[in-house]
Amino acid sequence: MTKTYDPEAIERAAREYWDAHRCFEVDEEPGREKFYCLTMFPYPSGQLHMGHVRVFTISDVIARYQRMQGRHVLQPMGWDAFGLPAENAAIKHGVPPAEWTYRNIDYMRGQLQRLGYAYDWRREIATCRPEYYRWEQWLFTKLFEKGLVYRKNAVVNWDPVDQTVLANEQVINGRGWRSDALVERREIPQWFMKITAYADELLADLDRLDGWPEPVKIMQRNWIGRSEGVELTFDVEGEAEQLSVFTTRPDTLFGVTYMAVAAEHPLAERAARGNPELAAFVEEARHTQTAEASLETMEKKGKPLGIFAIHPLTGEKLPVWVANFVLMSYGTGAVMAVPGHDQRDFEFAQKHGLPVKQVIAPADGSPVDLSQRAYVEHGVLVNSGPFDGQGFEEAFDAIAARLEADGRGRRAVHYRLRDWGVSRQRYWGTPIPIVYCEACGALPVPEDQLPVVLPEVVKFTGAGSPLKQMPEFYETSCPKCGGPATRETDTFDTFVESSWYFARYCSFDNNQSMLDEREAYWMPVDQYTGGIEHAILHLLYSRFWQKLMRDFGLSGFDEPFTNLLTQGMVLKDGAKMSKAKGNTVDPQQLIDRYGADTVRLFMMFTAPPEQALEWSDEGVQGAHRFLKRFWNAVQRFAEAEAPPPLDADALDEAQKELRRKTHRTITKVSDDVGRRYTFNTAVAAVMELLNAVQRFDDESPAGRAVVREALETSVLLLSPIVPHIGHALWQALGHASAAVDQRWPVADAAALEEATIEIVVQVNGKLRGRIQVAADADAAAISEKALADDNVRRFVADRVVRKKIVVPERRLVNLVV
RNA sequence: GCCGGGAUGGCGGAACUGGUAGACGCGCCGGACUCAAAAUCCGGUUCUGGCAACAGAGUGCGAGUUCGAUUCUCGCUCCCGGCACCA
Repeated sequence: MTKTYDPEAIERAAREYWDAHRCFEVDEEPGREKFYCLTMFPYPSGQLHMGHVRVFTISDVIARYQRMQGRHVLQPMGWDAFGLPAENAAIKHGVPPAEWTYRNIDYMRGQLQRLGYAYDWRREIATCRPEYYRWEQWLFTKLFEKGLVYRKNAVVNWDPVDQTVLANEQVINGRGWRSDALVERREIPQWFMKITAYADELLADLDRLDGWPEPVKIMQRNWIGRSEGVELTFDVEGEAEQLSVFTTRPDTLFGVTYMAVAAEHPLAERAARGNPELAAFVEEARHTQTAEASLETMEKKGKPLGIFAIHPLTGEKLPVWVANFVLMSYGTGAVMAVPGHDQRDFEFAQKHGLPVKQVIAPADGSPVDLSQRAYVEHGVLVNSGPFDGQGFEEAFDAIAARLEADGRGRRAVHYRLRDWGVSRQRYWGTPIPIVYCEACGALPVPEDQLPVVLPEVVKFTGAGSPLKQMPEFYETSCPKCGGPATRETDTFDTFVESSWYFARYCSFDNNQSMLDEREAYWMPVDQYTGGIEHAILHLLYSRFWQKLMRDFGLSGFDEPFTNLLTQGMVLKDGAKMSKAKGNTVDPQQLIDRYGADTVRLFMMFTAPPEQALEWSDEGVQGAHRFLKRFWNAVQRFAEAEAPPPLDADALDEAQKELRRKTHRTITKVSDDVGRRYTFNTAVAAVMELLNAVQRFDDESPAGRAVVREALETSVLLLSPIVPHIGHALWQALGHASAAVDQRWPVADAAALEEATIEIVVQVNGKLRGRIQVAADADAAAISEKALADDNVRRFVADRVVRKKIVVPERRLVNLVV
């Protein structure tokens, strides 16, 4: 009787083998080629979701494949453990965030182990542990000393009812998600990291990241947004204050017809005093949201301040408006408006009856219609006094030089990238290691007083951070003068923890320093895999921290991730699967019912990794059915007497054909898994091979020897994807050594040779026939045979063959008649 | 709004460098086994016409380049991701 496929039992046995032999615990072996395989670590939300299973499986397949290639593979796992959901759970269920988080980690670790991932669990880290976050506190204090962090005011979403700062996610249609109160914009002092100091390098090094997807590099380039332009100042009539603006189009300077400032701009605030209508507008503008998407899509509104700026070159009077789409915190809080040549300025001018002035004309002299839209192309200057007739470059230089000579401006490079605000007014995060002293100001916590430990036992109400109610936390003494001082109660943005964890895995147990020489062995990460949603922020911050760590002598590498694979979302009913949307499918139920291998196989087979994966419950059974067939085929083979060794020279045609299929499959799967990362087509290829084996009816010793080769090959090729069944079947085929320690199969070139090939024949690009020719047939022989084909002759008939296109390597002939 | 991506049978997807559209799987239909069902196995399955051989149409929409376009170019539509405090 054939043993039935029992995933529960065989998966347990395989795990026990890997654990007992410490297969995935790796230490540095200088001189041996390493492969650091990493996924973006999970937030411990409670249970694994399908997105986790997908990304971890992709990475595990790559890690196991690389191991079979003979490389020394490190694959660690950890927890991005700080974050908002823990606070929400605390509010909802009254469980302290720490307790909730540790409980989730314990549960999810069990789930990961059940899925059979090849992790070195000794290296597990959780970012909420002081042993971890102490090092980012330490580096932050070093950055402080170097002037790479600073404090300034920045805007937050303020919920006036809950008296708390809201994340953008918690603002629904301009209202607080719990209070439903109208959210206000409020400026508070916050800590910033000077990522803009690295803007040029972050931009330039993208060109060297050959292993990154092009779209990700383009998005990062656009995000950094380097632009060359001119900074200039406008005098304001009757005011001491000047308006500073930046423009990338100094060539349009003569087309400025008005200025716009933010609601918080001092000019607007002053004008609003004693003008109730203006005051109301300024107040209303305070309620716009902080998210850029809302700013860009909201109705553009404005009011004239009754103040006039003076054009720096013409002396014209330009009305100054307050506008809701200009933000005080980005740039200078003021913009010059050129409605003739900027579409947003144009729309605003049309709405408010402001003049539109043409100062650029097409170089070919064709007319411009400024009644419908702005003309935004480069061109030749008109209506621009001494600069008329100049092109973009020439005018840019000349106007910049003129402003510079007048002391009214200078050329400048600006970035869209803004410094990284790392302060969060939340409890469940890394305490920012700063002390405030009345006499000495803001000071970093001295190294010997680190870490600043976050108290884990707290009363959590949801109204503000509990740290603000804990004098035992915030009361301290000044490290400089020894007088009374208070600690910063804000915590770091959780992106800080995830910006360097990849390096810490290498030095996970060092309590003397952040990183050590082991980092030099393992870093950089050879393969990093994670969701496409992290294409900009997480990946950019990580690149930034890598450069910081390099500049502080902690690392020798410029970039953290050599190759990047961005995995698509798991969608359900067209939307991202998430708890918030309530459309999750629990992987645990599928694991319990079908086993880890079925879930892994289904995930890899259903879609290529970079594509969004639309979930469907059907198909899981198909994956399970395939594993059962696979299992039964190998078991049936193993029960019969073992065939003699394969003699490749003594095979009949059918045996040669199956053997050719086996070796073609090796070629195909090696390319799919090793280069293309298209695991779906790799699985399909092995399925085809198994279909061929099942159709192959030959019980002779030579036939069985060919089947054995096909089955052993299938087991090895699939073992990175379904490692448990791979482990069991490799044993069943009579091997004493474990599948996990086997080398990846190599195709035999001799087995791939074939005598004849099929050529498709087209007439005028349409398929009309197929012919068999010798593999080494020349073009003349091929076209002669093509013209002899019955169906081809029908379509050629008595017409003249004008052109014969013979493409032997594509196995195609096209006859143009 | 801006940046990036996507759209192929009833469904997930394949076609990698411009060269056979629909591999592989799901579902469905038919058959075998069974008292019966499940499971399993065999066959069929883009649409239209045809007993068939085969023919015509067909890769979101509209143009274009080419002997030949799912693939390249231009212009659209819809969907997804990101937009700096979700992670």
